[in-house]
Amino acid sequence: MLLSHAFVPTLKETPSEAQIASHRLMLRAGLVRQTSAGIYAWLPMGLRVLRHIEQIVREEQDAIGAQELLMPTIQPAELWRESGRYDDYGKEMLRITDRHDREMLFGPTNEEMITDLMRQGAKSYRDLPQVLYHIQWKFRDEVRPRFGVMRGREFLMKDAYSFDIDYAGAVRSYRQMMLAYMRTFQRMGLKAIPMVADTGPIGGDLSHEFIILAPTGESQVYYDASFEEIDYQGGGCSHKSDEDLQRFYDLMTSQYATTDEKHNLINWEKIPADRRREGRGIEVGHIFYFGTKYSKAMGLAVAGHDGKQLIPEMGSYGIGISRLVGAIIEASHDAAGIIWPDAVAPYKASILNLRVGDAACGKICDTLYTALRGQAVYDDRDARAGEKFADADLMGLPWQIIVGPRGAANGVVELKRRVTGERLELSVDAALIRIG
RNA sequence: CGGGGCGUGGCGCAGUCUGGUUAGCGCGCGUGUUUUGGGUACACGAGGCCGCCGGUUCGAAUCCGGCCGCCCCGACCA
Repeated sequence: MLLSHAFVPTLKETPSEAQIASHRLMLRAGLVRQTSAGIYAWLPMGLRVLRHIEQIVREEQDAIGAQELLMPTIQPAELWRESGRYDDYGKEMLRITDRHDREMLFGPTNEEMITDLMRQGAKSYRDLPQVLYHIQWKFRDEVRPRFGVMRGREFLMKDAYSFDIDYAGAVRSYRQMMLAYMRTFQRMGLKAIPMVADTGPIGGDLSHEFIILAPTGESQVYYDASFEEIDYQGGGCSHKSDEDLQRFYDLMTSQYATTDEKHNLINWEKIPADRRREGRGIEVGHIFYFGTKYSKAMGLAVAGHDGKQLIPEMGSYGIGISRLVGAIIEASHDAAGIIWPDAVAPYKASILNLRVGDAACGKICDTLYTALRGQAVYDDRDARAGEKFADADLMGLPWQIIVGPRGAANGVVELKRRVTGERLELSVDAALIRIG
């Protein structure tokens, strides 16, 4: 992307409405613009991040055999009347009337709709288990939207739904999903901790929140540092093996991890002091098992082995995709700007031409830009070096390739790693290899 | 939904209490010169229905009434 032609409206000053770091930086780096309270337009740079996060989530969902579909944003009120939630949901639900006076709503979640689809399609135990997910915009008319994209009214969410013929199957689906979540967050460069969540009226222990750590998080959390050392991607952690799943689940649930409401000093102090971690956390995902709540209410039943009808056991599993963009920035920024983890960065590198018009600089930049094929932002603007440095740090791409007249004459560029600030003088080829 | 605050060029603000030439400042933007490795300097310039509607007044950004929008704290949530 040529910065001279790109719509990346960076701001030197912070709009007054933005209070927290991620919100300020998203506005300043030209990622989003607010259009109403809690509703944002995603500008080109921000959209790329959103897409990258979405893609990692998609790949990890697919990897455990979940199937993607896409349900509409607008839903008929009748479905929600069937589950009883039309009246229960309250003012958070955005209700809409169409021209025929039909009652509609902008979906805050999709349990009813997916249950409806499943009852149309699944007739026998042979049709189960099924895990379906979609990545779709949701709307919850929060009383008080805040923190930019982290607490918006309109938000992009991955929500998955599992259907199993019995409790054991539901538990298996639940654990597979938990594994997928840990892999997902790890791939994004995040430290995510699963914590037992309140299950509400359903009870049981099958509900976990996934919290990532950031200084400005909404709640205080405590956990055992050993969470940070686990590799979820490797072998011995297959979602297909019940033994692996059991071992994984035991590992997740045996270590201390809790929010301050459930913090227990006695158990906390059993952990060796050097492994105690505490900090602020942001919830980025939530999974829970809810049994037959919707299947029963909405008449989803399939024929069992014995020919009798059985009511499938369900679970649902959310990841706040748009929230993650803000959450990642909360967890990864400094005074100068965003520090994107490689996996979700909008581009790999910024190429800074410090002397536009200089033949040697131009030639090297062109070479770099071509070699990086769509993975770089080329700052070819006719602007001062200082402005380019400031914007590059603000945008936070993992690498900066600084091309100035001094080095260019000798075929040398400077490679800066955003996260460490470390700089190296290298040949063009060596820099490209380094970036990978 | 309770409490508080704010709406003035793209962004940040002053001016409002105490009504009165042409509504100001910094940044950004445009042109020129200058500078050339961390937002350079100078000059010139463009850009405003002072959130909206109504009222008071000879006269309203400023006073009064209503409405709308946005932010912050709390209760609530992916």
